[in-house]
Amino acid sequence: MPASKAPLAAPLPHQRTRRDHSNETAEDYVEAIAEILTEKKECRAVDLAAFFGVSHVTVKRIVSRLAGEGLLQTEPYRPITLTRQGKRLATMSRQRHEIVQNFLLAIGVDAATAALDTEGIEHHVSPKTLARFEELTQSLRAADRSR
Amino acid sequence: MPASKAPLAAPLPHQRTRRDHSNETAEDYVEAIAEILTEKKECRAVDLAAFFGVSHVTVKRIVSRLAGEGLLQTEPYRPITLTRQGKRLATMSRQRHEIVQNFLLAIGVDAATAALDTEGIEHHVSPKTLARFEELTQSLRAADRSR
DNA sequence: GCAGAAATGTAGCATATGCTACATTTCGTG
DNA sequence: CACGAAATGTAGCATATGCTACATTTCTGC
Repeated sequence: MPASKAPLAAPLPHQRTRRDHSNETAEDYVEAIAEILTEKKECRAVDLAAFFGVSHVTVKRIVSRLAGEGLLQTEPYRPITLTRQGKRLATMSRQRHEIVQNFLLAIGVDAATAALDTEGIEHHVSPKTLARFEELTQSLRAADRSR
Repeated sequence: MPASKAPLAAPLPHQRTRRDHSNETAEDYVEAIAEILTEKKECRAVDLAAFFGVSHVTVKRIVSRLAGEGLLQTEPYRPITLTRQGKRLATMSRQRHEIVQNFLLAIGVDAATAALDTEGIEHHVSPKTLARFEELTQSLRAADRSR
């Protein structure tokens, strides 16, 4: 493999992008579970299936995997709970989600589009970029107030 | 299934996010092929393998799929060319890529981070949001010039 | 023109995510 | 409490993406 032949461009970035995909699901799931738990006091596989629009079988398999990764806990025919680690990830994911969404709103994207785009974007925004988003959100709000 | 029970939130957005994943690969590939063709006059599977950091087997399978979708053409042991449709998609992808990247640069993200984040973000930015990115990029550049 | 290198192709395996169909368990209600 | 509905579990299949190992074809340089 041309590892010495100057691969033209970006060989590593894409690798990161691909690798991230596995984490996206984890973040989506713990975030969804946390959200459901704020309104229902119990999170069942059905809830997640409805939330994501997939079958309960798909949810079951992913939940099993995430349980193995220490993010959540389940027992047969029992509801799903987040571990300490899962809660931490959920909180971070939610915060990042909100920062991105508020930023899109601040730059004038309509609410529906902002919500939709945030779903896709949030997992790919690095801490550095996220920091810029926050700063710019503040600036734009300030400018808006003094207008 | 709580289809009548107010599914809490976002059941459809996530579906869209998942569905998009298949298109991402297509966009990444035609964009990469177009870029390679600007510098080498011929795009081989090896080039793509090096570009994405995957094996030539993975490239081969994806290229076959995209050929079946009418985005590109290949014959056994021959280089890869884009169809008219593939070129169109490549151009659109590149434009979107540049808009996103220039926007991140305009808001003060460093070049390396901007390049990396753009890879992940570009496929999830809707036309509406993209339009805002462009506008804001112009505004920020103007503000920068008059500073 | 021919031998070795480079590029492609093929076989077979793995993981992640999606599904339907059917089995089992739990829950709710009469 | 028992029976049906709801929820969960299991089996088996599909697609997309990743790999290694090995076969085949093309290209290159002598």
